[in-house]
Amino acid sequence: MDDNSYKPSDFIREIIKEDLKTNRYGGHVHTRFPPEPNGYLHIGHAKSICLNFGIAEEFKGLCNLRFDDTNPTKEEAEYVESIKEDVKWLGFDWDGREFYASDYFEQMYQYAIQLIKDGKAYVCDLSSDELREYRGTLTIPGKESPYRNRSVEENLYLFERMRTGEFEDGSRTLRAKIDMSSGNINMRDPVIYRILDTEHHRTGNKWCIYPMYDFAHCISDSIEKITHSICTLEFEDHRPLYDWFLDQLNLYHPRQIEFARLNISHTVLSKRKLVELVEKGYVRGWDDPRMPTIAGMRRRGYTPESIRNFSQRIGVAKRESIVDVALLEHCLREDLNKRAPRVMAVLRPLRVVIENYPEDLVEEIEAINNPEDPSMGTRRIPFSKYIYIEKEDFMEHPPEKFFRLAPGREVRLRYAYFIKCIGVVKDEKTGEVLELHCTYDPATKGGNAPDGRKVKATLHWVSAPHSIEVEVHLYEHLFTVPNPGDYEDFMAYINPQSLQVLNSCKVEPNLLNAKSGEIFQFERLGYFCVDPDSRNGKLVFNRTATLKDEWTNIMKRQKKDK
RNA sequence: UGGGGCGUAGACAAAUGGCAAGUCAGGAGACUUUGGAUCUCCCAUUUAGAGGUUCGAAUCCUCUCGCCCCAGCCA
Repeated sequence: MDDNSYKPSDFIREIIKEDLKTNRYGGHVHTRFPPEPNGYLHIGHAKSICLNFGIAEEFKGLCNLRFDDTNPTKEEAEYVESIKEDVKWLGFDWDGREFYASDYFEQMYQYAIQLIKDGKAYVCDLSSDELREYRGTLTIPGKESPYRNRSVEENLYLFERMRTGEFEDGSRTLRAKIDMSSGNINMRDPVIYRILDTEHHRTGNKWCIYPMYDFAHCISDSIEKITHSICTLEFEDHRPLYDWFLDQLNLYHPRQIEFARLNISHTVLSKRKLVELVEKGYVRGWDDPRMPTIAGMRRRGYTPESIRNFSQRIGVAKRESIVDVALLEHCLREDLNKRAPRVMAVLRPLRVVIENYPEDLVEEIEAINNPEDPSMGTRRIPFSKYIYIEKEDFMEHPPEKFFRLAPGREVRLRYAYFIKCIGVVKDEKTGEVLELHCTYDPATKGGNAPDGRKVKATLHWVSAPHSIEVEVHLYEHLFTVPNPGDYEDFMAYINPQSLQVLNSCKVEPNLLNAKSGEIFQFERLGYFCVDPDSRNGKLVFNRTATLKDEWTNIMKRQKKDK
């Protein structure tokens, strides 16, 4: 799928290879991606998706998409659709194996009855507060429920009545009878069914009791004949329970393997924090291009390939870590560099009059669409006496190492001519540079001087009368600190500059019919994609990523030295 | 302080008793009609620490230290 030769190797793949060698699962590999449909997918989920689907592909196995929909108070059908869209967009295909934990509710109910019959589960009348008290603490063992030793008959009768809706929400639970003194709190007679008289997005009002995760997940895996059930580290403590249910029920037994979830610098990935960003209006929604959600990244201009490549390069391990967002951006640039057509755009226009260029002449200049890929061809760009260049490409008093335009200095206009600055028009009061006067050398057409003289800089430009005015959204990291998740008041570290809207940017006329989602490289500036909010007559571009830029590094260093 | 995990460079991450990979970031240079891309070089005498076993230890043993997770009728 990805055309790089990097072969992932990690402890999970090692385990699978070993299981294949020992024929533990009959030579099959079958994974699953099990999202709860209660929110939008983010880059952390992408890691899991790439892991599960990727492993299935590599080992010629299968990966199911299974919605873990056991809590109707939190889940909605809307999320199911967005999750499917995101997984598909990332380039993975569950090939019709779209399952739901709720598909197995009846079967789970029967397994619960079996547990009761075997004396391994009981109906408990403790309230949630009492349950908490009886559970004990990290250092103090729990106490056994007074209902723990009800007869099988009574348990069966009561559980039946829980199902038929005779009891109030929360008034009773079905609990596994394990060990109240276990050091692992999950084993202290965990709840396996709770009463929740709530409509479910798929089963409607058929049920008023719903299984808990620990019970539902292992059984779902077992029913689907999953071989390797890959989940995140916080479920490590649950593995003994996972194993216990399947052992007691004597069911086909997949192997649960835990890995460290993804963290990325300068952003947050926890559901709670992401919700807060949206609800408090710090971003414009779940698909705001600053969000680390799949939808946000898609709108920002990320490609599925770049995300998949990133997932591969960060590896899989049990050590908790924060991946530098620069690695993600690197993967993005690497992909976009190969595929994005180049185009010229000026974000902060500075008008330039070319004094010795004929007033009415318009030349069509040929430009290469992508130097990385000659098959993408060339295009023509109009050139005239009046052009715009980038404000920051001119300095009246240039510091050392600033190679661009300055009074008396000659530079190249990309694909066009050498120009020399001969005059600066400034606002008398503010001193702001309003306009530049230059001359051009007709002999340098195309960008080379026949006499062999060199210039130190090449500037991008657009012809003023032919340019299109567009809006551009510049994005920076959402947070100013690398690890906002470490702070309870993480909102205090939001980057006030994370969005900057520029309204009078000028782009070359070839962009007139650019379509939503199309990605371009604005030469020397970065990658930009057309936002879906673009309207006729007003294109909106999102800056997907900046280009790496030696000059900004130089400035940063100088700042630091001071 | 009960239970479960994890400590390799600024950030990821390999190495499975035999010369501490690779990537990102950073630095130096070459090249360049994008200060982009590309190319070259540099960036861990040492694997949280201390002991021990061994011809040989990131890897095995012992102890110590640090970090993360668990007390939802959430997943």
